[in-house]
Amino acid sequence: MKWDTLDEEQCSLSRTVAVVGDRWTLLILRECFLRVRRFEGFQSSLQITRHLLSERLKKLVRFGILRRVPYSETPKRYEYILTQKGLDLYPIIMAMVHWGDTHMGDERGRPLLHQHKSCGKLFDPVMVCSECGEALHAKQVHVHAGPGRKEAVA
Amino acid sequence: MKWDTLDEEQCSLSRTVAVVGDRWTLLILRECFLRVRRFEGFQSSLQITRHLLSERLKKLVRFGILRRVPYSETPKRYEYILTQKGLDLYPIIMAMVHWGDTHMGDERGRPLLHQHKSCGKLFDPVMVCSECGEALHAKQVHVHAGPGRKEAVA
DNA sequence: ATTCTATAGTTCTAAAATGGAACTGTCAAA
DNA sequence: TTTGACAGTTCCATTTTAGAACTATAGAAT
Repeated sequence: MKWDTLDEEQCSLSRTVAVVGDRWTLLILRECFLRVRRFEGFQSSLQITRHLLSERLKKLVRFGILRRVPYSETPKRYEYILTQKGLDLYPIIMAMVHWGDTHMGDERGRPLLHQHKSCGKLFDPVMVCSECGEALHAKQVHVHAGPGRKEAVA
Repeated sequence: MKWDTLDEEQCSLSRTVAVVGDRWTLLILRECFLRVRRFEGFQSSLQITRHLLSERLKKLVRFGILRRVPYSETPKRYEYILTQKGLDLYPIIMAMVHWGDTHMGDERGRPLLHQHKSCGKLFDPVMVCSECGEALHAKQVHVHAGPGRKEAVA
């Protein structure tokens, strides 16, 4: 597999995996959603090597997930802010958190609770069908080839 | 970071990342949801090296995502079937597919279309609040420490 | 009886990615 | 003038991955 062209494959999952399909990137995004924005912030909370952090941040900027915004002129300092494209990754992160809560929990209970500002309640994220609103399950879904492809590959 | 103990961290995202946070594992899971079950099936559709495929399948079995089920006695042959724990990864995969459709598409349109058997329509997956049913957005969510942790870490 | 094919791996070596630690450069504050 | 915060870069050892060949079992073909 040539990972450098994975984002051009005829498969939306591959294209997403090309961007966020590694451990550090997912953990960095977690920090972004927890409002971490600066190099030192990521580095100290993740214990990632500075070299890799630098690389991953560049990649996320390159793909338009983060914007590198100056917050000080002298010395030049930047912070990394989620773009809309980055904010749209939220369902992926939440789906992963929820799966972890459900299947990888320990006796102490879940590490974090999520409260929905709109309704005020603690909630779990649920994936539903955009058309009928019912909760989605793998076995209830048929896959068809779309215009961007001939055979089915998810 | 010691990746071998990532699944014991006080963070549900880390625990999930420990299991599915690499490229090959995500692509293997895509194939599982497309009904691929056998070693040769994965190998030929993914072009993954046999060595890595073998390792990843073992890991998925170890974590209870796949079950190794014999389908022939002589010679001994096995296939890999998603467990319920594995089927529950569907929202993660669908969230990634949908993000790819939205943000990484090209002019030809999306590679695959999904039809919901219950309502019969082509749909997109939407993540909603379990309590009020409203679509979730990162900025509408407050994070609190839960029983399994002292500080917030997603 | 011997070769061919299918399936499900394992083994080997070279190349690439990662970890860990130290180093660079700019500026502010003590 | 020295120290510390910040945002990186450089270097080398270790780990992971890619690519290809090899092993093993058994049924089917010659």
